[in-house]
Amino acid sequence: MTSLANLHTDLTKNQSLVLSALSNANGPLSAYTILDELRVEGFRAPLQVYRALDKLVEFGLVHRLESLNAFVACQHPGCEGHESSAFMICDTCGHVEEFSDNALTKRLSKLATDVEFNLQKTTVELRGSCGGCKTA
Amino acid sequence: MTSLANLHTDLTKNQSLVLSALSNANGPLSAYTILDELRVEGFRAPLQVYRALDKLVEFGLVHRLESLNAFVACQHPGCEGHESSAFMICDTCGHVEEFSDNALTKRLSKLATDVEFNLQKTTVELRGSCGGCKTA
DNA sequence: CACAATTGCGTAATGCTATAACGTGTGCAA
DNA sequence: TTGCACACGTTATAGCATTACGCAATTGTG
Repeated sequence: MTSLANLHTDLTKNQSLVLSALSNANGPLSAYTILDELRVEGFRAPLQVYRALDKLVEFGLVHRLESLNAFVACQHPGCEGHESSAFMICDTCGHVEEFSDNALTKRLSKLATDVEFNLQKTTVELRGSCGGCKTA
Repeated sequence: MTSLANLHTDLTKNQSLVLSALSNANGPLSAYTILDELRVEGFRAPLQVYRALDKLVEFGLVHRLESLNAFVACQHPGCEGHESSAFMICDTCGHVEEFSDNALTKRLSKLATDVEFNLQKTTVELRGSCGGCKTA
């Protein structure tokens, strides 16, 4: 039985490469952007990226941003609660800030159980502009 | 100046057709599914659907489900708070339930303002299985 | 050891989702 | 009547994701 959090260990080569690409990026990357960056490493097809991403998401090391069709490295790897992470996405500078809020998680959980909804995964993505980007 | 809620009035023909397709459906539809359904009405290209969808979303009559790349008719048209709607999506039966919760909206708003994030739009999508679908 | 089962990988092809770019027609207001 | 805004139609293209096939390495088991 493997532990919940497979840390940096026991990643395959492709998985490590994809995770590195995401970790080194300032913001979210699309699968095809990752592919282009890893062509120098020998990547040739989208599936090489998608397969690695699937695993990394499963391990909780990477999150998918649904509203962007893109991926980010988890900003607090090794922590719990990957099912409850949420994101603020700045539409001006592209910065993505991952956050986790207990009250929010609890509220969503209660809303679900109140209607007997068996909650598996939550997607919370806030779009707007961040403090550094004063939109006129 | 047009009112916030353009009800069923003053929709163009294409917009009406797309809205009807969504309203008659039991669940969310992809843009291409809508296109196929409306070929009989003379639709020929994706852009006809996407342009109508853009407007309908702008009017608050239709919502986009980011985690599904699909669209649903608003389940309480004419109401306020289209910026704060949220969804429970049953992965078993495909049913989508739209809901709105004041505490949730307030919490998200507070989380944003606390970090000087200028919130424009929120995406909240809960995935799981609904009461009617007892997953083993 | 031999075997089956699992897992990751590589490649090619395909399918689904969304937009760019161009031009037309209509209604309205300066 | 001129200019503008807007909806529309069409073609082409861009961007995102999966299906299908086969091979190689690993592991657990009888």
